[in-house]
Amino acid sequence: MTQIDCDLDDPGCYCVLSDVMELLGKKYVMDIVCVIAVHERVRFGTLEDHLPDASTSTLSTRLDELEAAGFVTREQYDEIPPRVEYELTDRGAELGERLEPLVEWAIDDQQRQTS
Amino acid sequence: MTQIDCDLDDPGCYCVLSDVMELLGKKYVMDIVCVIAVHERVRFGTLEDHLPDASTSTLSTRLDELEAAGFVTREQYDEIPPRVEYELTDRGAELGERLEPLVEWAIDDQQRQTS
DNA sequence: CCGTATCCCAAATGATACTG
DNA sequence: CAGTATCATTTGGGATACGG
Repeated sequence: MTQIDCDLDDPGCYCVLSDVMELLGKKYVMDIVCVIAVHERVRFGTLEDHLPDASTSTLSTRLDELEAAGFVTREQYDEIPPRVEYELTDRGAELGERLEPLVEWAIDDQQRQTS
Repeated sequence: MTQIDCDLDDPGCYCVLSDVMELLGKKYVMDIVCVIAVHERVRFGTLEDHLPDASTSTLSTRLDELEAAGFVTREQYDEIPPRVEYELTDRGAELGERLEPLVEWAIDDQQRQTS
């Protein structure tokens, strides 16, 4: 992807696609970032609890992608039973700041539609 | 979907999925909303120009979904040649307001990573 | 010009079982 | 507990051509 030849304010711009936007467009990604943002540090199982529609494998894939993109860190503790904690990087936190207003609005909006 | 049993600020919340988030997670949806937001009124062909990676059919599908969800209106002028213009509804504009900071950040972030 | 209809393919996701 | 591996399946999405 990586096709940014434009300024959003310029109606003549070409397009607004970017790698980050492409990642965000994948299922659960925005949700995952928000859950981590709220918890600060969170374990794999906790994420699963919060995202019951995501399968184990999908969640794992998403976390890998987020880590590879530099939005999330993974810390492993060699204990028995094993423990892993995910946390946002600084860039991830910046992203989260822009995401939370969106997600909160989406939730409010949906409740307005439903009620 | 529609599984909202939680408050984002409550670490004990269940999950944050919503129909809106599910729609936003589809390819090009966020981009389309932003392009319409910037142009205010925009024709189908113009959208295609701004999103060259999206096929005609996908773009059409997305616009239908956005219209069905109440974020976009479609106005058709019976002229020759035909003209159609898309515009954000009030809800769509609210969404756009939360989307643009995110998209602009994503673009800036990407340029920081690249340079 | 603005799509829809069709067909087809690749990628994405889910379910499950199994391992360190 | 925290995944990975595997397999099946769906869905998304692209290309194209045609209709209003």
